[in-house]
Amino acid sequence: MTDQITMRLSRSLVPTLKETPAEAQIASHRLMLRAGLVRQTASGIYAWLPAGWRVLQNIARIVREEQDAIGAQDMLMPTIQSADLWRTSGRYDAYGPEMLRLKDRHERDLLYGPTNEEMITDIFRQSVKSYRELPQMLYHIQWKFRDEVRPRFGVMRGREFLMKDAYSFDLDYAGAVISYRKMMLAYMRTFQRLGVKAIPMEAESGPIGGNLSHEFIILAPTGESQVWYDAAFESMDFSSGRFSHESESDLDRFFTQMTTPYAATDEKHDEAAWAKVAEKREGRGIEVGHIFYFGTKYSDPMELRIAAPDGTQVSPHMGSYGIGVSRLVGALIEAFHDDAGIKWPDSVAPFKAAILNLKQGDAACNRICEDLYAKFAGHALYDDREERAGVKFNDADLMGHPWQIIVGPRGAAAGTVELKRRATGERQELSIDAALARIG
RNA sequence: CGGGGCGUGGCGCAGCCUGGUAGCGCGCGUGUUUUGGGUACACGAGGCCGCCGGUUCGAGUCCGGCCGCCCCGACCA
Repeated sequence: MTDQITMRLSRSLVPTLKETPAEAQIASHRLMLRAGLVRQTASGIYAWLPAGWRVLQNIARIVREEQDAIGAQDMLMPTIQSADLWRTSGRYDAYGPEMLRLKDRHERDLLYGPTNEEMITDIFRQSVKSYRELPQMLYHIQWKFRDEVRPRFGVMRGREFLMKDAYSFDLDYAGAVISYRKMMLAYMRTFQRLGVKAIPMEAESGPIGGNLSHEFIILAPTGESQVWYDAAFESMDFSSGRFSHESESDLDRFFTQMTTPYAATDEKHDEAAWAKVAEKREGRGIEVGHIFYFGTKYSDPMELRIAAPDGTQVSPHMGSYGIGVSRLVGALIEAFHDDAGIKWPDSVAPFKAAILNLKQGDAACNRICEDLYAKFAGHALYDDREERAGVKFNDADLMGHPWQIIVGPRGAAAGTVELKRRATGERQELSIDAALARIG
């Protein structure tokens, strides 16, 4: 997404910190601050610096591609909404202090949207009139605001956050179930591409009932809640092709596979059912997504009516599907880090590789680094600072680039570089071409 | 929202109890040094001590109010 931009560290705003700012408690928050990804501008509100912004965009790109793949339509709704719209569903009064309420110069009530069900329902009803136009799924990736009483954990529980919200419209319950399953498939593919193990766990479905509400939990040792699950989840593969979102029987097979093995957070944990699980796994988890079917909760009161095949007017069955995009940045770091810093999965890393020039000014080192830098065309960060080798090693480990290409005078003379894989710590001495080939 | 705590150069902190010329480490600048895991030395720049008011000859320090931020809990994507 940011392919054209190249970066030389000496002239980049990537302010790494040797010491941890006092406010940061958990690992991801500390590391995001130390690696120069974000800066807090107010309680629970963050500015995304260049490297952090690249990560956020990488995650958003993958989310978007998988939403598109199941036929959801990308759009963008505003952050500021009118209170009147929310009065039509009754939620303006129901929502409570988490909703940030504003007034414009004419004293009209506005709000900074915490979610968009009312808005999408309103937009949809203005132009969709017939069952022939269903089903449809729409989504957007937008900043939202919830005035949390107590923001914490950095970006994982901020007040302003980037969220993917999708909404489905179907003629009836049976159709809504298909949309729901498609979305679950898209989610599993999304998390797989992000490099994490995510498990759908049944969640409170509210007054609607049924089993159509799932939370997606990423496994991370420092997660916020305790989770119990069947080891069967560990070997599942959702690469496209294994299940078609266009085949009802595939979706059925997929949904059964996802929801049959045991998986629960502490809220829904059932000791009796757990006792029957053959291969038990326990761990900590972070919720990064939530999908649910809510029927006609909005279409009814907001009078979204559609002509059914028999000519009657019916309220479409809806569902909504969220992924916490900015929260995922923190969650991924919780899942992938060590004492030295972040260990980005390849798919979301701000840069594929860092080029470490261990002897700035040395003719051979400079030449090799410049050459590599040009060849990466935007995918590598070149540490061209006048710093000691140790500083560069430490910062590279901190920032978590999947690969480090270490260029020092020793190897330069022989035409070799050292390639380090951040995730495993494995290093090897290679020719420049071999190193490039290895990184791909 | 209940409970606790903190605001002092960019970052981490001391100083406040017991008022008297604002300090330390890191970072930053210059020079020398070092040259494959945060090198060493020297010199230097940088602070309305969160804000407003009060007490006092004198306030970073004492008193009052306000603002901001963090932690535990309840709550939450």
